[in-house]
Amino acid sequence: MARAIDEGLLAAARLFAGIGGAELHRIAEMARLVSRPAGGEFFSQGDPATAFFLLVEGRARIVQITSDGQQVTLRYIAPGEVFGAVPLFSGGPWPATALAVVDSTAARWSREATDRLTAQYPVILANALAIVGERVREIEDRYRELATERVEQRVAHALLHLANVTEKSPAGAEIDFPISRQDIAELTGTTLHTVSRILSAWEQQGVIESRRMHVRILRPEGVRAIAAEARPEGRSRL
Amino acid sequence: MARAIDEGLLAAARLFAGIGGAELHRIAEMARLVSRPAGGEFFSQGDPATAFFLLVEGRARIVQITSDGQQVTLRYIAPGEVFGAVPLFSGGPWPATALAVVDSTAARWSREATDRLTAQYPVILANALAIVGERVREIEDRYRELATERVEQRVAHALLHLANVTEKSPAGAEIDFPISRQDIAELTGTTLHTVSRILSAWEQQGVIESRRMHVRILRPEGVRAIAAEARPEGRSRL
DNA sequence: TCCTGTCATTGACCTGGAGCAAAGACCTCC
DNA sequence: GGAGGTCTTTGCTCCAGGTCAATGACAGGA
Repeated sequence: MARAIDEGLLAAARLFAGIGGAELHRIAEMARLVSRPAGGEFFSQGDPATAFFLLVEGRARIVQITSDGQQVTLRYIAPGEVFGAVPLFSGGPWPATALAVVDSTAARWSREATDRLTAQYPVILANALAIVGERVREIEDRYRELATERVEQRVAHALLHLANVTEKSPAGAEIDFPISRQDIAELTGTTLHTVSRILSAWEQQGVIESRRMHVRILRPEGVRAIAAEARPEGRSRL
Repeated sequence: MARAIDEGLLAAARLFAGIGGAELHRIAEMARLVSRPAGGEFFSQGDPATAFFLLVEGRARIVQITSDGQQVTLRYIAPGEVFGAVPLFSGGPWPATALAVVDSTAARWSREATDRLTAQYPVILANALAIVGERVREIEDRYRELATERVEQRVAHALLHLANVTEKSPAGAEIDFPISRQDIAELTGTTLHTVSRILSAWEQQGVIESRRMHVRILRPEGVRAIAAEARPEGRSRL
């Protein structure tokens, strides 16, 4: 709590793009650092939205819980990313819960601080709009995936995304935080059993390697091929 | 094209909330009216994003087309709603296609006009942020539905939404634009066959009434009950 | 070292809904 | 009023993946 916020992180954050060092210092002073142990909550679905957060260290996941107790993971948050900001701008309570995946620390700006922030630095509004717009696009893509692709492809996409595999990642990459089969299932809209079967098969083929709570991609192009696989036949273009 | 834009519509639009009559007039002058016949496109997935739109009259739907030709409907647009704005703020080409469902007219602000608009009336940025935030919430809800609910419940939700049925709608309501089984299927992530079967069953039960390209909800509480139905058994809260 | 709780694997079974096919209903335009 | 196009319905089949059940593998604490 007493520690200072790393202003380098703020400088790199997209939300504060275009803001200089001196101002960043004042912005940092308006925030409060909050830490949560693995499994702890930064905020909880249904509670009134009183602040927004920027993850400083660790990893968080945003989860919706349905009325019958199923969990759906909307996104994972890496350091430097903003979360919990939407209801501050569009009103309403928090539509989801933010869970610390590992011991994590976030900077927290209260609603009042946010109001001052956007009044003093209007560029933040524009940056926020770009970020939220980007999020619309991501979730729309996930939606399309869920509507049109099979589980295996969705899991492949999720792994590539979580392991930060890009076009030019030559060698493999490991997901750098602990993740269970159940977690992957909640992220891809399936069950841990199906995830387990899929990962076992891939491990047989040698495209991934996995142990308890860990997944490593050995052959990214193999996983990418699975992600791109078309559905068998038929389905004639209309 | 030569017609003037209805400033009453702009005044009611959420995007221009907080802007007075005189300014609205100038804003209206910066737009151009574009009309499309039923089935026509306002913009097309993959094209560079050069403007944003506000639907003046008619109805539009935003559709993504997958590489293998399947269509996924992201949302329907009613008069007064903004569409196509996201890529103007976060960059990139249009991620989807906007189709006129019936003969429709929209006001179109070019990218340059948009820049002037947000510079002169910063409140538009804040309004846009609220709108886009709202959209994040909506699509996240749809995502959760798709991940956790059965087809029947998703169709029920979709009909209630399309027919504008709210808590206090006593009598039935009709979807006030033509919509096929295929359209409903693309909106709910299923096939026209399944939609047809479901609607037939509901018609038997007397909760809806339907003809070619039309659906009317007779007993909203009946449809709402279906939408809320829990999955049979098991699924013990973990 | 054992004990307990969490996570993972795998087999067997079942089902919601997709895929396929064919026929019917409606609409519009000659 | 017939012909052709677009929607819709409905029966049948099949399978991806959910559900159920049981066992196994680790990890951390006492």
